[in-house]
Amino acid sequence: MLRMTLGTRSTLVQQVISRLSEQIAAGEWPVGSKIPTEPQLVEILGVGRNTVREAVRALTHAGVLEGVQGSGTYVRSTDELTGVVARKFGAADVGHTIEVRRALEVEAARLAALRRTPDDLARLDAALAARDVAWATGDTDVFVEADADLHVAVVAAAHNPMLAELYASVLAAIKASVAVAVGPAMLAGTHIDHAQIVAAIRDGDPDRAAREAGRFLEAPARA
Amino acid sequence: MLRMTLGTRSTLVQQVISRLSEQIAAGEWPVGSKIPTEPQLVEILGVGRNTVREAVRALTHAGVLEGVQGSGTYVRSTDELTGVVARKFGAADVGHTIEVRRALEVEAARLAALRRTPDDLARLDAALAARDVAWATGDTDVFVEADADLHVAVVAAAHNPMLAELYASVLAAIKASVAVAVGPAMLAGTHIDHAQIVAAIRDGDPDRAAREAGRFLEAPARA
DNA sequence: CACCATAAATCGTCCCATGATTCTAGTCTG
DNA sequence: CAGACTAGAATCATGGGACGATTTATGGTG
Repeated sequence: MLRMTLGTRSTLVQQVISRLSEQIAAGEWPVGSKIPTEPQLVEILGVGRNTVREAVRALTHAGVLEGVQGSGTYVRSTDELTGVVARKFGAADVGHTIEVRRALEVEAARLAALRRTPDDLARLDAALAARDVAWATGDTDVFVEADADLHVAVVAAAHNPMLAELYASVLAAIKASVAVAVGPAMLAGTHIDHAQIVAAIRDGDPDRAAREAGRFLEAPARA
Repeated sequence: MLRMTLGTRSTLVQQVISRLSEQIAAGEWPVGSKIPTEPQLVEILGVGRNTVREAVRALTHAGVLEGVQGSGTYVRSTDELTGVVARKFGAADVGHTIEVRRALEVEAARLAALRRTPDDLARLDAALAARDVAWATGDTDVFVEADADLHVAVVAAAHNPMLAELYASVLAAIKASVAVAVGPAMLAGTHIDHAQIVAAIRDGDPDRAAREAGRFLEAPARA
């Protein structure tokens, strides 16, 4: 009796978790919105309140949902990776996290040079221009945001959803960790270089794109 | 009343999750072992059964625990990253996952060249020798295992715990996905090259180490 | 209109009961 | 005595009800 795990997703709670996850992934419950109350979910799903609560609790721990006593349960994120990465990397050395980011971004730049479409190039040019404008304003918060947008655009041009999600999660963890400190540190002489990585991606030169991407984040230290 | 989140970890369930996670992380409940029964946890932790169940369910969804009806609850993994990555990457294109692995491994090789200790080099030599022995046996399963050990040793020499954990999780996801197919594909002419990456790490040449590491996984395709 | 007290809504915790599944121990049979 | 079968215990899965804590809505009062 080997009983495949297809017919019955084994436990009821797992089925409820799947249904809730689908609703969230499909965008029917957007980030920040309030999901139905527990009694409503009990009626909608046709299961007991304990089952609903265990499913909601599982997604809460995963960083997807967030319960507020007296108010309701809200959608916090669409994917579980961000929450787990934040917990893992939040308690760790920021330098190590930045090295992980560097790893992902360098490979993403290489892939982007091979796979970028005309649309990708248009988005990269737009992000680059927006970054220049943000630079001119002198507002570090605005600039950091625009800078992040450009980096995300580079990773998106790699056309690898897994890589993009991981990168976004790591970037979020870094933002949460240092927030302010990262801004000034990157404002030094890194302004001009960013045009060159876009150029390398446009030229379809993976090695040069990877080299340029690696230059953004200071060369790793020996310790 | 801004009520910092330190004094009370907000909800009871979260506190229970933390305590269970600590027990597991500390190795007091090893992987594969059975944790106390629900009534026992109720008494040990001094909380209600629903609270225990919600905490256990959260860790079950995270891939840390696994409940077996009629038998008990068992430890499945020590970290939550593996489970989440497996769920995310398991449903995705294996090629994309391999690209993520490549990203992590290339940067790890670069860092290893900068930070490797004598102990690291000893372990790398041992893993390289073990891989040669496994190659000689002709048993693909044994060889794939020894090959993975060498790659893990390279990543470990980078001395970046976050990078190492992520790499291990991605590697596990790849193993679970393809299992057999990966073996034959890598057996071609990649046998000799592995000595060169260890040599590059020993010489402390980060660029060469990165280049050699990138060579293991076939150059990414345009599509 | 502003402020405050009360009530309602909602999640958090606890307890009890029952079903489904697995493990254990004893018993029976050959 | 060995093996298999059965009855019971142990354990997790699910459902239901109750009460507390917190937030939100409501309405009254100056």
